[in-house]
Amino acid sequence: MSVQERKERERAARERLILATARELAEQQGWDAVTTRRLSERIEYSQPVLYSHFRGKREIIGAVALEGATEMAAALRAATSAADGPRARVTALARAYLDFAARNPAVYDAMFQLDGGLAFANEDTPQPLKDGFAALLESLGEVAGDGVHPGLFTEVFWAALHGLATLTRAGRLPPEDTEPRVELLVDRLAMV
Amino acid sequence: MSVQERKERERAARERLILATARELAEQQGWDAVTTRRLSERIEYSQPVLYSHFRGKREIIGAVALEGATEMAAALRAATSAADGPRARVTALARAYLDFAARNPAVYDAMFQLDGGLAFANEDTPQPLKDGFAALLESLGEVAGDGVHPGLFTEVFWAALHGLATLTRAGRLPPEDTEPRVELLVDRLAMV
DNA sequence: TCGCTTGTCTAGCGGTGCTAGGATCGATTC
DNA sequence: GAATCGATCCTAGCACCGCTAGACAAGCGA
Repeated sequence: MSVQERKERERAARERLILATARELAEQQGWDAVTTRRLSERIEYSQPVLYSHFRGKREIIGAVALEGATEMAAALRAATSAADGPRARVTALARAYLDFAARNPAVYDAMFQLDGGLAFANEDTPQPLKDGFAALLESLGEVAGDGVHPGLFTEVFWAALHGLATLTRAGRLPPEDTEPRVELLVDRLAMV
Repeated sequence: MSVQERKERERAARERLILATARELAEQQGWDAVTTRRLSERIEYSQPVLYSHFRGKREIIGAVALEGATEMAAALRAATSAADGPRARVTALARAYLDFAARNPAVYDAMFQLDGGLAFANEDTPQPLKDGFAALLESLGEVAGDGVHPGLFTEVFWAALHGLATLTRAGRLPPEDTEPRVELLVDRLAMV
């Protein structure tokens, strides 16, 4: 069975190569530049090879989104675990969230702006996405306030962060005032 | 000069036809379905005619976005003017904003999700967009709270609304709980 | 070594945004 | 009223897109 195992290893390696290349190209030139032709050229295989790994471009975006969700959840947990007290955790969480979105715009797009064919907010939602929301919930649930459902509070806080992230990146909000916006948001929303 | 005037009238009418058709098609089947071929077929002119009115598809999207901004500003002002007191105005504003986004998803996309080639947050920003932000500022400035810059507060509140609108529409948030989310948002952010 | 499966590539389909260049229509002038 | 000439519009085509059928070659097991 060694031959088959080797082939599977090679195949898995190539799949990682495809995703890493797609992600790199998207971060460099935007997702519009990630065409199947350019992508296949960069990985030094022909176009049909892509379709032996993914159903199509949408599924490639979705795979990058899942990668990103895992990384983001880790980044959020790392940020909150280094902070003392509920309030500080929420501030750290907000900063880490916006920081991730700013540093990985293409990945953030894959997760929340583009259609990666992923299910959301239901039982078919892939684990990395659920886990990302869970990472938010862990810190935000602490400061929801009396009588406020933690899930609902997390949704609202998350929506605010998402709005700040996307509007800033799209040039709708000047990027300089990000920090005071975060402070205002935490100040008002978090019941210390 | 009557001939020239008639031609200009006809030209303006055709431009309105292009925009109305693009908008209708986008609302019915999404912006992906708005191709220059389909659009030209629906207006019963050939493709190049589109390019005698607009530089390209991007500029058509931008024109629809400006139309939408004007309408949205009017809708927001209508909603707030019918409410009594700062707090009620903000609630009405938030509901009207989310309602507009839900009822005109394609127009909302043109304004905030797609690239319509429009300038934002600087001196080149078209008047309708500035006015839309002004409509938000009028009601939100009242409840920013002491020592908080009204513009900054408006940005944060707007970002939260934008996040709720986009995440809901993309299926990231279940649509049922929109109303409690609005109440929570206004409760926490507005300093009565 | 042979046959066969598995994997990869070439070539091409129908679609996209956009444009060059020719045809036609109609207003202006004689 | 006819001829001219410029504005206006369309046909045809470019390069590119996502995706796939079918030919071909490489490497496996017998």
